[in-house]
Amino acid sequence: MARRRQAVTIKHVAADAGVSLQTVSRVINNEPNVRDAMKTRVQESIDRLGYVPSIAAQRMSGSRSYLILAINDRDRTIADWRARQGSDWVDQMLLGGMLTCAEHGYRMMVELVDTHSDHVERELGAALAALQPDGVVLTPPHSENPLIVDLLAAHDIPFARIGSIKPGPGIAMTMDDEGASEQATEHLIKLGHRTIGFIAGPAGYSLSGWRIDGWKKAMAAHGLPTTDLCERGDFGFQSGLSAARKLLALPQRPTAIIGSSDQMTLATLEVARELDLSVPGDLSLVSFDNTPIVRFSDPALTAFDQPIAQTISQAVSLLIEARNVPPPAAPVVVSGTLVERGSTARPRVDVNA
Amino acid sequence: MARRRQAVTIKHVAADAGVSLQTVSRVINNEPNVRDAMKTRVQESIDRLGYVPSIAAQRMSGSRSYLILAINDRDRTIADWRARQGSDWVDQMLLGGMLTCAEHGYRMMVELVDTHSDHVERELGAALAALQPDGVVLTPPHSENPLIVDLLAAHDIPFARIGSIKPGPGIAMTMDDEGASEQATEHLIKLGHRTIGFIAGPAGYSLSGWRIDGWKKAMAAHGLPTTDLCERGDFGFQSGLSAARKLLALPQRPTAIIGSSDQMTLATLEVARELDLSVPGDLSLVSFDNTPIVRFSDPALTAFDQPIAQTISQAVSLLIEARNVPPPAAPVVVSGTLVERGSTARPRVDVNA
DNA sequence: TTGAAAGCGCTAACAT
DNA sequence: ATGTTAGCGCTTTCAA
Repeated sequence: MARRRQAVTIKHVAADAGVSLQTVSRVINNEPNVRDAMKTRVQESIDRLGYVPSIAAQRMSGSRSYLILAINDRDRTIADWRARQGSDWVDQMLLGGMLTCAEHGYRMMVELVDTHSDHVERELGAALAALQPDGVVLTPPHSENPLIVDLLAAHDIPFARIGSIKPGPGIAMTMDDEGASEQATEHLIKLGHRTIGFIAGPAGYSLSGWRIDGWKKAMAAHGLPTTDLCERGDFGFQSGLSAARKLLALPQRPTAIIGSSDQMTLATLEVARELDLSVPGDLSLVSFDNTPIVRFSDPALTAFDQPIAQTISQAVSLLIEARNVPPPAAPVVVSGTLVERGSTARPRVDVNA
Repeated sequence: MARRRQAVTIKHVAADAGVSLQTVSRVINNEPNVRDAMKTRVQESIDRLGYVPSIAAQRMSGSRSYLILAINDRDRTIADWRARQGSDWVDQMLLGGMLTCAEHGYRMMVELVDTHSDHVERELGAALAALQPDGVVLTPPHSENPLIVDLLAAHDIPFARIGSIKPGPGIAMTMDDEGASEQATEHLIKLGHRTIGFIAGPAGYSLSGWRIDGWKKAMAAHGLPTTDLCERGDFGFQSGLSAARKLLALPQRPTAIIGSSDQMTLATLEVARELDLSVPGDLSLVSFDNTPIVRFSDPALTAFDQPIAQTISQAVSLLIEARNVPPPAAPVVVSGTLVERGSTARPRVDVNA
């Protein structure tokens, strides 16, 4: 294949407009010290010739790469993709990120990195060296991986930590998991539930703990007990099954359960069916994530929507602006909303009365 | 922010190994004319220093960008993302593509392009100039857009046309829509259905026609009529609703309907419910796409799975290999499979007996 | 089989 | 406000 060169370069534009390369460069980058008349003339040449700067060349000359890297956990991402069970995290992340990138003339690229590997640094370091992104978006569980965070900080690359509120380098961002969980719990309490079980996510994710906190907080505020009412899962269906079985076998059976993922909550629905419990008659269910599938279960699940796209979009904006504006020091909170559907109702009988 | 330079460059490696830049370059690119001993020595330096070539620099010097661009229709992609109705096309495309890219040291980037715009060429041209990808994957409806195809051909960039079998530049690829549709129809005929309705996709997609062809072919092979049994939709739920209503209002009511998308088939299920028709008792349903949501309807839908990930993966491989091997001239066919679920059964009563 | 020189398209730093 | 010069890190000539 023929060596592919740029069709129209900055040189052509400079020649066409009768100015120096530098002036064209200044116009492209919207830099000061160019008279309006000049600017207009150059811009006309650019438009006429259909000139678009080569990103490779821009990066080469020590400038920007116009690239934001979104880093996901390899195993989890591939597993979710293979399972094809409706997780739309990647979709939400990509679209939310790329559209905002596009608004600023940037692009987003998704990269998979293995958290559990001992050569994370090599893997990530290679991506950084090869791509030289202008910013990186870290998603859980990478967001709190010290190897990754430190590497990014050492390279002086702006980055956002989604699902982390720890102080430290990078922009901490959360979807207000504690508040969300609290709100979900309050919703159930208002309906009259008093024994509310909780299926938490794995310990490797900070947000698992925050959600537990929110639930406990709401329960405590109403003087309700939480002992024995919390089980751990790994976000997957199977783990939801066993967690739900334990909770529903409790002497004081919960009249409502909050699941920390759609898969686990769907599993709980399944267990309820096994036990001949009607939902929401005997058992109310609130889910987390609000992936598309929860609208198709019977009943459809009330779920707390995770504003993934908005969060990534916001992260991208902050990262790009980081060139000029210092990024926020305090954690950035992007809140979701509770979407009420058929799986929640007043408890049929107040078992705890 | 400080000007960010490459930490370890080819120069460092050359110095460390005591050879010229060129020799290092040859090792990196696995080129001939390097003695094994030399190769080993250089490789050791590379490993020791943790050297990774800068893609920007590689591209600059007229070599590869190690980038494959996957181009989607902007409106449709954004609409699907917003609707959040379970379409996992982007997910399947991205993962299938990026993993295969990674195997070859390439990356995949998703780009949205507006088909209906009159400045497609400008839009795509800009992306090509800025990114200089080594290959492009075109998805429907772009795959047969002459403006796009010609532009790519003119730029001499290898590209694949997913969902196109037209001769012409680029690698034509299909998921065997005609065969799939035929197989779905055969499945219903074998169950005993004789009046089988079909909800087609929009005319802008070639595959809409191929699926109609497959259905007609199978029907004809068994001497069954197709007149009035085909309605058009636009792949969306609403269009499925009206198409289904028309089909189910026919004097000779179909005992089975094939929908060209999950949304349209789900809509048909909804209409069946309105009309008090039991599925699959009174009406069997076969869908196309097999997105995650079809497993959660009641009953779960029998669906023809679209091997999107495999197809994109294959496209990427062919594109990357195109540097050395001439790409296939004939259309590349990647076949999917029919996934049987609860929405298909023998017709309860043979209405047409 | 190896190396030296030139240049890709752009921007930073320094003139003017 | 504009132009000139010197690279960025790599590959492509071309030479030895």
